[in-house]
Amino acid sequence: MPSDTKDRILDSAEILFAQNGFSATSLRAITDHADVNLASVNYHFQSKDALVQAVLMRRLNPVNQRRLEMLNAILQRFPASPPPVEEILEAFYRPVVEEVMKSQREGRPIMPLIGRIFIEPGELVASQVRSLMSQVVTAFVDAFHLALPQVPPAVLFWRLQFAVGMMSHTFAAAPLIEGLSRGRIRINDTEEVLRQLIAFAAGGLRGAMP
Amino acid sequence: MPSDTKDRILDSAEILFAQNGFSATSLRAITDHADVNLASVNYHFQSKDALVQAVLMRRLNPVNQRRLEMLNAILQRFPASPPPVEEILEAFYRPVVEEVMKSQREGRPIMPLIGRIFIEPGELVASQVRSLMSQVVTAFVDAFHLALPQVPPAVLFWRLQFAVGMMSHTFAAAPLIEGLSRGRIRINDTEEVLRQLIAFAAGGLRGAMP
DNA sequence: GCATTCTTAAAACGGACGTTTGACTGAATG
DNA sequence: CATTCAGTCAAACGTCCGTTTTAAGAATGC
Repeated sequence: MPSDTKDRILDSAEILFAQNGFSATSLRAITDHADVNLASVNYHFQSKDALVQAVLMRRLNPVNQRRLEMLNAILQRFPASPPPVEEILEAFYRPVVEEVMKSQREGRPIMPLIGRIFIEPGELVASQVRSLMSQVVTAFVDAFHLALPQVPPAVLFWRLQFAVGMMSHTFAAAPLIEGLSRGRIRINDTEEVLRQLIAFAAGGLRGAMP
Repeated sequence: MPSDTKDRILDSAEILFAQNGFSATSLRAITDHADVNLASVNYHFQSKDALVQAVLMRRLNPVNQRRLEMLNAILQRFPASPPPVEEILEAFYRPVVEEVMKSQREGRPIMPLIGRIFIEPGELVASQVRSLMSQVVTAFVDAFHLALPQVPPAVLFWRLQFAVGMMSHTFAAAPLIEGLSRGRIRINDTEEVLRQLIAFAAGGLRGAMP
């Protein structure tokens, strides 16, 4: 447990945002959970909105950086031939899944938070996510174009969004999905989740053109 | 003659819930938009939570009924041979996409609402969705098992959830997606959306076993 | 026509919200 | 030693929240 007030606020805010959403989580609930004074939120961050942005940035920036690193490593290994679709998908999925599962194990269940960021209403979160994701989207659409040159870029863009939605929904609705499955599946094994995601998305990306 | 106050509340609540989410939408915003008295919400419905449930039920019940009708029609046309995956997927997707696009055309943009219901935090919405979806999930997993007998039921369940997430995310993050695509795709054509969804999901369902 | 039920209206309830204030701390600076 | 200054704290600010109350109107049954 960190002793710095700013980090304690970020940690508690992350947990409570994941559990209850952004607008349903009050600053008082956060400061109670973090055991800090209420006014320290507006001292270290300027407002609740800025706190939301800080929570998102702290998680998304390292993940997206890792995604681009893995993607570049793949592209360098295939300088002249189409890179395998499955490897590109792993570069896209693994950094997120590992980050989520790691937090889960550490008692910080941020799974629904990661699942919800694309869907959160309000222009504040949307513009934040847009600026954080545009580089990643461009890089992966380009990579899929190398892997599947016969698929038009517009269709590849559709399919990348579907690949995002698969993961987003799996994390955000994890308790609901596990309940509906009546014990058939569990969403807590990094490699199993990655296998299922990659197998489905690879099939979808290669699917017959509509 | 039943009063139209109740329906006006439902219509306005639906629009504002879709725009701003459930907890960020106040009853005063709803009654102002509907041009009715504030107290009429607690008169016709008992609470805000009950209003949320009523809004969800009014939309989801007809859609899920239509899904099961279309699925049964397909299964009756293939009594002895595996039904085509694409037709099952159309039975799953078309009722939702048509409902959403129809509302969109009528000036009632409920797209983000439909996309967000699986992801909304809080046990109230979750239990509501669970009871509304369990019959549909069971019926479609069974149908996919007929269409793809070589795929284990647990994997089919994973893949049905991925199919849900694709659509969910497409609707909930539609403005974000259209922005990130920089004009490459638009999410307003029923048949185009259905083609893209079905093509990707069919490829994914048929994908190599992980 | 009167009585009863259903529906709307304005106003207020207590509480929770995000934010601001002003006093106070304790270590660092010169 | 006096001063500064980032940080913490309790308290209060005005606003908005979901809900309730009280009363007046509209509809319905006899």
